[in-house]
Amino acid sequence: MRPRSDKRATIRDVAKVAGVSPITASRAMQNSGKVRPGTRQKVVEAARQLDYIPNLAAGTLATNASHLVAVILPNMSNSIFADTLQSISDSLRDSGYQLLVGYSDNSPELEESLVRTFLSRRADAIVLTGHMHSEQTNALLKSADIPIVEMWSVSQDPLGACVGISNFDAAYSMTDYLCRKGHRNIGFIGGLLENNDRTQSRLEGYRAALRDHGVPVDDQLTRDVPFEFEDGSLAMRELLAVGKKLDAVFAASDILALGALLECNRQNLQVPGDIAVAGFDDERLASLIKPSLTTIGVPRRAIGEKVASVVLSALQGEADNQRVFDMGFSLVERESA
Amino acid sequence: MRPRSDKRATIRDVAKVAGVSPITASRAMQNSGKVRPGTRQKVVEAARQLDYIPNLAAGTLATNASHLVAVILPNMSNSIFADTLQSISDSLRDSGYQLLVGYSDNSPELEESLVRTFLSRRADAIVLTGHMHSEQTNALLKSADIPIVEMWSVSQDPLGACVGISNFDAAYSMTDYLCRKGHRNIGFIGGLLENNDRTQSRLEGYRAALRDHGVPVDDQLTRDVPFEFEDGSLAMRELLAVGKKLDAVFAASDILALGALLECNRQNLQVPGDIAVAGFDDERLASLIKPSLTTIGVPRRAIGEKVASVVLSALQGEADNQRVFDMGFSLVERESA
DNA sequence: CTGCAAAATGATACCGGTACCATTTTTGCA
DNA sequence: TGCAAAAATGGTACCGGTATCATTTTGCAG
Repeated sequence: MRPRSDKRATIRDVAKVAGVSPITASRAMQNSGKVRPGTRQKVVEAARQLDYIPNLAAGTLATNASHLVAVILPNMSNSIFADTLQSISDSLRDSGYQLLVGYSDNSPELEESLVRTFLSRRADAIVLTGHMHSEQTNALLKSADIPIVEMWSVSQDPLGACVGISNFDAAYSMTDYLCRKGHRNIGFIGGLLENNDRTQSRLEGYRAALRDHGVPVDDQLTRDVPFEFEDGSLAMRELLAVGKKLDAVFAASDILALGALLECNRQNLQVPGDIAVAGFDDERLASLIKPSLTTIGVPRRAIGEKVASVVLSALQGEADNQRVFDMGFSLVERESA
Repeated sequence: MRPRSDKRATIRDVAKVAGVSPITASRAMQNSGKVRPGTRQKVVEAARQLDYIPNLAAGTLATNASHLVAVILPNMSNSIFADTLQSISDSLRDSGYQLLVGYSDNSPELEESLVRTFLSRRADAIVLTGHMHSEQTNALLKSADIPIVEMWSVSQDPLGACVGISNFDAAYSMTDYLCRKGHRNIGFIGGLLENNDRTQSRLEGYRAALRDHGVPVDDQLTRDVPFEFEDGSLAMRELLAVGKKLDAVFAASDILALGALLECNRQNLQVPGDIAVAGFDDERLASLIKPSLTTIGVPRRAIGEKVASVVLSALQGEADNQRVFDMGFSLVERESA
C-alpha cells in the first residue's frame, strides 16, 4: 500500500489515453458539452482504466462554482437541527451538491468566521440559522452575490430568502391557550436569549399574549437558562422558589420542559393538576413521557426541504420573487397542559 | 446590491496595493513564511482595504491540501451520530479544518459515491461509520493515501485507524446481565442488519451470551426492523404474538426499546415485572421515561474527540502506531431490566 | 566601513481543470 | 454529389493561489 508514489491521473492523462484533447475529455466526463457517443465512450474507458478522479478544486477555480452548500447551525444538541440538516442533505443529494457544515454555538463571532471561511471556499450558497448576525457578517453576505437563506425564523426583511416559522405567533398561541385554560400565573423558561432570535421572539409572543389577556407581565417569572435538561429543572426550582403563585410554565424547548416536569415530579406537584407545563419543538420524546407534553409542533423536515428547493432554484437562476416562506406550526395538545 | 459587477480582489491586487510581490503577500497572509512585520502590516492593511477573501480552491489546487475533513454518517435520526459529529467539529475547529458531511443511509452504493466525491474534493481525511464498505470503496480508500478513520465499531483490521466500541462485547454484557437476572426467554430487536456491522455484532454478542448460559438461540425471537420508534412497537407486538414465553427483550437501540416499552404498556404488561426491556445507546430520554431504561452507555463525545485527535495527529505526520482505539461502554442499570 | 551569512523578497512556473474562440469534421438537404 | 450549416474537436490562456529557486536586503562581526 505504502508506495503510492505514482501521482493521480489528470484529465490530460485521460485525454492522452483516449486519443483526444484535454478539453474534449473534460466535456466527455461531464455529459455537458456535445461529444460524440463514441468519443465519450473512449474517454470514459480511459478514465476507468486510469482510476481517474477529477480534481474538484481545479474545477471550482476554473468555473467559480464549488457545488458546495454551506450550512451554519447553532449546534446539534437539539434534534430539530439534526433533522433539518439531514433533510437539506437528502433534498440536495441528487443535484450533486455537498454540505459544508459549521456550528456557531450562538456566537456571532464564530458565525462570522464561518461565513468568511465558507466564502473562501466559494460555497455556492449559504444557509444560516436565524437572522441575528454581526454587522460584518451582514456585509459579507450582502456582497457575496450568492443565494443566502436564513432559516427557522421568518423575518420581514431577510438578507436573501427566509424559511421558517413565526416564533412569536407560536409562543403567542401557546400562551393564549394556557390563558384560555384559566391559567393566570404563567412562567416562562427561555434558553439563551442572547443572540437567539428564536427564543427572543418566543418571549415576546408570550408577553404579548399575557398583555392581551390583561395579565401583567412579571419578570420574576421569566428565566433565561441554557438549553439543557438540567437547566429546565433548575429554572423550575427557581420559579417555584420565588414564592408567587404559579399555575403554568411555558418552556421554549421540550428539553427544558422535560426538566421542568421532572422537577415538578420531585416536588410532588401534579401536572397538569397543580401546574401545567408546555414545551416547544415536539421532540420525539414529548409524546412518550408521562404526562405527555403539550407543545408546539414544527415542520422540521419541511423546512429543510424548502430550504433546499429555494437554494436550488436560486442556483438555477430562477428568480423567485417570493422571499419569505412561513411553514407554519401546530399546537399539539397533550396531557401536560 | 445587485450590481456586484466588480470582481473579487485577488492576492495580486493585494500585493499591488501593498507594493510587494504576490508571493510575499501570500506569505504575509498566512503567517508562515518569514516576512518582516512591517511588510506583513502593509499587506494586511491592503487586504482589509480591498475586502480580500482568499480563494481556497486555488490554495487547495496549489498545495494539494484542502483543509477539509469528510465525515460519512448513516443518518442523523439517531442522536448519537449528531453528538459525535458535533464533537468532531468542536475538536477540529481550532485547527482550521471544516467538515464535509454526507449521509450514506446504510447504503454501500451511496457511501461509495460519497467517498468518490470527497476524494474529488481532495479531502485531507475521511471518517466513516463502521467497517462495511463495498470492494470499490475499500480500494478507493486504500489508494487515497490520506488518513482514514472508521468509527463506532472497533475492528481487528481497520483500513486506517479505528475508534469505537465493541458492539459484540456490549451486547454480550447486556444479554449476560439479563440471563443473570434469571431471564431465559430473551428476544432481540435489531435494526437494519444489512450493511450495519454495529447491529450485526450486537446480534452476535446476544447469541454468544445465550449460548454461554446454555440457552438455545431461537430465531423466532429475533426481529430485524428499521430504527424507528414505531418499529420497536411493531416488533414487540410480533414477538409477543409468536406465542412463546418471553420474559425479556433486548433492543439494539433505545428508540426501539422505547417502542417496545410502549407496546408493553398497551398490552398491560408490567416492566420489568412481566417482561424486562433493555436498550442500547443511553439516549437522553432513557433516564426520563417511566420505567427508566436499562441500556448501554456509549461515550459518544469521547469518540468524536478521539476521531478528531487521530485525524489531526495523522495530518501532522505523527505516525501513531496504535490504530485501534476501544473507547469502552458501560452498562447503565435502571428500572426496566 | 567591509564582508558575509541569514533573512526577506521576487520571477517564473505550475497545480488541474475549463472558457473562449478557431478549426475541422459531420450532417442534412438541394 | 456538393455545399452550407451544425456539430465536434482542439489550441491557448486563464482561474488564483503557492513551490522553487534566484536575487536582493539586512544584520552584525571584524
